[in-house]
Amino acid sequence: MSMREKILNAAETRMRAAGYNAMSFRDIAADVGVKSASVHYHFPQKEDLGVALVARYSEGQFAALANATEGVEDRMAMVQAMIDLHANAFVEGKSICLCAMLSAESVGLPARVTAEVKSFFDQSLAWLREVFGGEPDEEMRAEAVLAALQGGLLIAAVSRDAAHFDRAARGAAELARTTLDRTPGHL
Amino acid sequence: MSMREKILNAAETRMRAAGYNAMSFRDIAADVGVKSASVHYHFPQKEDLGVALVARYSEGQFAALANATEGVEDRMAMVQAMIDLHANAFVEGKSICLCAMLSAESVGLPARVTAEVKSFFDQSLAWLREVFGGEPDEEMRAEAVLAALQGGLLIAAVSRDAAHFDRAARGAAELARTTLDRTPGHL
DNA sequence: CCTTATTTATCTATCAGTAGATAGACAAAT
DNA sequence: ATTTGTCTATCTACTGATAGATAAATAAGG
Repeated sequence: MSMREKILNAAETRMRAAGYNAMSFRDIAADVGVKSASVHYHFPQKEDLGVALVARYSEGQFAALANATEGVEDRMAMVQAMIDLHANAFVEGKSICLCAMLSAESVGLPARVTAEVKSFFDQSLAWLREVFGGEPDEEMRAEAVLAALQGGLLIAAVSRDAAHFDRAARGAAELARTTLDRTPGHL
Repeated sequence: MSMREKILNAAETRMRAAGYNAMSFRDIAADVGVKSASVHYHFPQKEDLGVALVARYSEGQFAALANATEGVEDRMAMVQAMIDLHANAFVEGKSICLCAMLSAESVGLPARVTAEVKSFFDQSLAWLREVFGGEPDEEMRAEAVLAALQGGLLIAAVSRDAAHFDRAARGAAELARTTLDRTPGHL
């Protein structure tokens, strides 16, 4: 694994646990076994590291989503894939979605980082809207499902209890189900 | 207004905008026109300020909720009061719920602060569960509604667009409505 | 093949700025 | 006389960032 990847891995762990401001070049350097100046060599500014990290995270999430829904026709199964992706965020990293973390801090974050985070949510919403059939009225259901998953992660994180996420996710799934039962579905 | 209140007001604004770590005694001191040592006089440790702030915030929110639902019988109107409370958080402070912010940062926060935040969510969930009738099966709907509101605030904040929250809130309201239509209701 | 030049990746050392926190002086109010 | 509230001054620790040295790898030219 390249040093760049090692740095990004360490940065993701720290950033998802404690946030952008609580993550320092020295911490990351210690994690991967180099000096902070070496981290600056790969990512001149902290902003560069932030942008690269969100970009990699976003690509990874949508790649995983595409992989999990390949050949899947059932729309409810597709929603469940999105739910599982978020559930995985909690059990794997024992923490919230990177983009939820950065959204909370978004005031005071470099503009390029904020833009990347916003793009992640835009893509997530677009994906859900398409599953829901694309009718304008379904927009609010896509938004509520995504918000419930992100909010569920947040409450689970502070409660140190994944059951909070599971309940929020089941509620979101129910909202999706009533939506999908009602609409024709063009997939 | 007492200096203590002034400090708490400034701290709330800064903390909700940028988070616990990005808020400093010097910033708050400058906001209220004193020196940082004077802030330490009222709140010896940063942790003390954090705990007091969340406690005051929590009391204020539930007082507002009680006030808005006084004499209200319709359960859907009660849910709407909870929604409005969260909507207000965005338009007033142009930012997310204080407890959502602190949840994100919860790893690395003083334990007393985390406990106070957790308590806020526990109370919010208890309040929603009671509106939903208290059946164990309704637990997930209470959780989904709260999570959707918190997550909606988060996405609206990073997008700088309250419409994201409004859509999530309407989706949450729909989930609540289907729930309340189905259950008997003992209020 | 050998030598020279360049690039890559790391180091040490340091900078100015800011963090939370404390000690002690001072004035005003009780 | 004591308490309350604020000040100045200072401490240690840590932040992001930069400069300059160094070693190893790679490329170029003869």
